Amino acid sequence: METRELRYFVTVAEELHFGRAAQLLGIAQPPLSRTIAQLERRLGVVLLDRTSRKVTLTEAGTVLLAEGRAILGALAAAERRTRSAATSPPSLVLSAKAGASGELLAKLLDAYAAEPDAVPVDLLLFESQPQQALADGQADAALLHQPFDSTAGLETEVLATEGQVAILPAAHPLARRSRLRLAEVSSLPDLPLARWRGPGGDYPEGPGVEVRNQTQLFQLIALGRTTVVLPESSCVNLLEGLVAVPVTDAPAVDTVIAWPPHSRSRALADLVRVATGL
Amino acid sequence: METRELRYFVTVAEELHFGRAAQLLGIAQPPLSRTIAQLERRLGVVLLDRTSRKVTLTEAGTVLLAEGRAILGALAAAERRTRSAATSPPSLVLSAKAGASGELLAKLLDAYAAEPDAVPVDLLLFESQPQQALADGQADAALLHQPFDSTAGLETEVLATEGQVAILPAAHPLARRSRLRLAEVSSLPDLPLARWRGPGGDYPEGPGVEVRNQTQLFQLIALGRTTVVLPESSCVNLLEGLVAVPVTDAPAVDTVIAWPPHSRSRALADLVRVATGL
DNA sequence: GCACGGCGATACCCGGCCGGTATTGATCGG
DNA sequence: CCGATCAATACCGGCCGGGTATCGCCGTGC
Repeated sequence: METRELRYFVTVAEELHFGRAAQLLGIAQPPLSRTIAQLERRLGVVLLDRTSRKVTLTEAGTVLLAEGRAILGALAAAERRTRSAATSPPSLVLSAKAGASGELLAKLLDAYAAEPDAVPVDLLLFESQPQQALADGQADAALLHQPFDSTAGLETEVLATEGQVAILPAAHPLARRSRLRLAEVSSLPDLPLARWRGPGGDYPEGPGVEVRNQTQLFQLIALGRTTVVLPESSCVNLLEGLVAVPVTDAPAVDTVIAWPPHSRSRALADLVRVATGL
Repeated sequence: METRELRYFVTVAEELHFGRAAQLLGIAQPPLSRTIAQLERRLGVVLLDRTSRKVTLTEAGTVLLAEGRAILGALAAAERRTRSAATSPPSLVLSAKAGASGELLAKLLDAYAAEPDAVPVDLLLFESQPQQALADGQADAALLHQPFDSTAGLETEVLATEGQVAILPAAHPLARRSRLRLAEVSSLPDLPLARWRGPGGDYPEGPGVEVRNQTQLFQLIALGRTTVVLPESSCVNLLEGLVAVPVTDAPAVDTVIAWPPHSRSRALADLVRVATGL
């Protein structure tokens, strides 16, 4: 299976439309049709059911789409890592969520910088999905929060475990409680839980406002429009008018350091060692 | 980066010899040289230092070799999984080490077979490295032993934890002890620890006999030629003349069920759920 | 020290595949 | 029943991947 074939197939499978896919790929439609047909012939498998009006994925096509996306990501990552291994003096890129794990991150960077063979560490802060930067080779390591972030295909070490708290407007009746249960916060008709953007950039269905970042979120909570359940450490500096109440039965959140397998540079190994020793 | 280029590069990087690599690839040497040169030009990176007498990997080449191996494995796995998704009725292939986790395996298979939507489960038993079968798509899940087997790039759930025991000939002085420390068994001049075959099919350096499988190993121990430290469950039916003594400070061994990321079939999810519930 | 041999690079040619344009054929909507 | 839409087919041209022949470099052995 050639990369070109895979790239073509993934594009068609995502668009479910040969014409648009060809346009995205910058080629004409006939060679695209032909390449997909050739791929199917070589695999001995039908990947797409096409009528002249609609294209749908077969079972096998669904499998290849998922695998193919991962492989294309891995290819991009391999190129990037190869290039950076050749050109720059060694350095590390650490990916994390903006606003999360602040203190841990600071301690980690300080402790690592004190290492004898420390290399410069660049930070890459995302609103969400910091593990994407690992998959496509932009970053060498990431701080993730289990079970929120997917660690599929990564090696991980747990750095810290913490409980979760509900963030409520100070005026809300529940804000005076010393602890809450998940069922109590998740079913407030006046304060529906906020909805975060999912992996595809879309929001899950349901009530509650759509939220993009923490600043926006806290403001909306202060305005009494929503509420949220977060790891304790995410709210060290709480806005006035907001209250954090522990949610006793919310799942514990593990902060983990994650890195791609097969990636075993000296610098990364040092960083992981320092992190686990914190 | 095309798969052809990657396949060529990985072969050259493993052989460190253009002529042999070309022969392995079934092409002539000049097109191979040209393709590698073209890959280097496109990446803007020197991958191999070559004199007319010796070929060596650069730093960047080492990175690309590791990444490339993984990607080629993923490609093979994707093909295999795509094909099997199309042809056969759904079934699961479970990979494990022959002779290990016997009881757990039996319980798992029984419990899964009792599931309402259970599909047939095929077993793939290896002497070692059962996770290889996951990497190249031969298996859907594997039973692994941490920290012995590499779970890099896999999703895992811990199923059981157990201590380790030393297997000694009954006649040996240490065999009468009720427990041992790692240092005591690892430095016996008369009974050096056996050496297992490593990932590349080669043996680590050192004294001690080279061992390929458990039958052979137990026989050699009975003959007083070697000894070994193993998880408790690996020796339920011990040969006469052999004694198992707990090694108190040996690291605990986790039996985990592992599966490739992105692989989320209903059947696999059921199997994992059943396994963790055992 | 020189000749030989091994090995990667270069030069050059050929055929197949990749991509383009033009057209067909099938299907759904009005 | 007609037209619009969209994938498949037909056919052509240029590039690229593979082959053979040869060169140039370097280490080895007489």
